[in-house]
Amino acid sequence: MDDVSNQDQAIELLQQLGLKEYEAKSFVALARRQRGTAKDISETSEVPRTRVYDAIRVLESKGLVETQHSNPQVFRAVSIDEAVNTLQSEYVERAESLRNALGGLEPTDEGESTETTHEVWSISGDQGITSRTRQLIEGATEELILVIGHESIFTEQLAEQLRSAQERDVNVFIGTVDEKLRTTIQDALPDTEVFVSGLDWLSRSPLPDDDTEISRLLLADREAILISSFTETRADGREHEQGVFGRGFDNGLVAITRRLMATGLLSMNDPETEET
Amino acid sequence: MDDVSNQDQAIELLQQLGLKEYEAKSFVALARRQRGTAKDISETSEVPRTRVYDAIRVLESKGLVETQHSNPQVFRAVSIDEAVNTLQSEYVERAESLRNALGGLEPTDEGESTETTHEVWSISGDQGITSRTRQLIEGATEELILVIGHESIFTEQLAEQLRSAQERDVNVFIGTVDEKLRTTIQDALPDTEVFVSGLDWLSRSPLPDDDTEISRLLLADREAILISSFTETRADGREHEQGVFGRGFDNGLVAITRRLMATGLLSMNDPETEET
DNA sequence: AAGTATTGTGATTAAATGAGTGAATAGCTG
DNA sequence: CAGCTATTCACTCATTTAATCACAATACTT
Repeated sequence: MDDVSNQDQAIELLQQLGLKEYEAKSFVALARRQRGTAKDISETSEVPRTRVYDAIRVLESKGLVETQHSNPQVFRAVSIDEAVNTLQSEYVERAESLRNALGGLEPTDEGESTETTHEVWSISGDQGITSRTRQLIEGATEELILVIGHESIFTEQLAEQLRSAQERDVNVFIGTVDEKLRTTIQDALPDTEVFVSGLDWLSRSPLPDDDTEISRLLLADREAILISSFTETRADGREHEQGVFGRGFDNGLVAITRRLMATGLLSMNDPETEET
Repeated sequence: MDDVSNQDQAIELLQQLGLKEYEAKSFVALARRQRGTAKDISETSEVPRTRVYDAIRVLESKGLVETQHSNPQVFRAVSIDEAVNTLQSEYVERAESLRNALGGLEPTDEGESTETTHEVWSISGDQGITSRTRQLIEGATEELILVIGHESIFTEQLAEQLRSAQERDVNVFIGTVDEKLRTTIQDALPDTEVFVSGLDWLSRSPLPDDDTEISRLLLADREAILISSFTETRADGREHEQGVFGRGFDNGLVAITRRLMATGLLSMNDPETEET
């Protein structure tokens, strides 16, 4: 974790938090040298000197920088904690206002009614998928079957949710792709049945050019499922999690998954039937 | 609080939270009708139909919307709480990363040393000023004299900070511009001496074209001060709080303020000397 | 005191991003 | 297959942001 990458990361994060490039660079430059003139900042930040003044003014109005009106002017960054708290509370406040504004919206009466079965929704992004997973776990009343295809999926939060489901008398079964992961999870959830899924194609795709990796597979009360996978195929190289989510006992996708899951469970209890 | 304004506000807030205009409008449209096609969204949101798809894709990747890949596609917004939490946690996470990145910066060794007295810093914006006020109050060991020029300044948080200072045996004096405000504050802080400042020019400027209003005036341990004011003069009409902050017993600004404050206090205890 | 370097402000240009529009493609319905 | 709708893609226009320049104001040097 060298300093250069830290600096660049800080600049990037500041921009994501709403600052412009010059503002972010100026702030980082100032943050690491306590105080400085426009010239100083310009030199350590690559920001044109003549633009430092604008940037600082914005930073000042956001409460991140203080100015000494001498000649030359001297600028100073507030402490890191203060800066982060300021930025953070700004967003938390906005989020709170948003909650109110959205809550106060009167719904349009149109388009409410559609049959609630046979639906398949696609979601993407780790956030949304994790959130939907939680919802399904919390909503389950009888049974949860969860297959975890990658260790990164199994977080402490997830374990917590599963424990809480068990306390509501939901039967929880957890499948994994290999023995190593199985042990890890069994340790975290001693009261749960954790098995290595008999479904070989889960871990290694039978297709040649398939760099998709199953990341989770959840069946809740045998009537709602969620399947998600990682794909490498992205322009920027980063992995992206995509998923589908289906509900309804007679939903085709749910039905198929139910079968597959049952097979995976069976094969574990009764190896002879593996090729069913 | 009618619906239209709520909707506009929600759109604006979503944009401030990083969404583009189309994304914000599409989301709000979806949020109020539970589910809908691109056409539906376009109609209730003023977003060109052909661009709804882009917007939704972004929303989906942020975990705010789910897609049903039928024809036509049907989109659905996640619950309001879920959406807000998702957005909020996104920013909280970023802020946390920022804290690490900034904390890991190695300081440049230049420009550290300057004399620590005689300094006057200017700050602007409610946030920064409130934050600096808090710092001064928390750092005081002996005495705090605070004059409050506008009721909006006196928040529960501020009262809390003052109470906590008193528990550390700091002498707290609070001045106000009129009797009404005095009563309010006295009620909130029964153990504090709250007086109406004898300084007339605080409440109404002796100058003609002066629409500046003193908002707070703080003297901490007689060696650090903070003065802030509201100015109406802004292009967009909104009020803006500006302030100065000085430290050092021999700092000229601090010295003058110390005198003024003492006068204000004196005149209260001893009305005869009011015109000193 | 005059000349030179430095500092701050404003105007101007160039590049990037986002909003808005229409054409082309794909898919469905009868 | 014809005619419709839904979807994607590419392009223009407007706005925003980055970058450069010219100049006025201020300090510093000799």
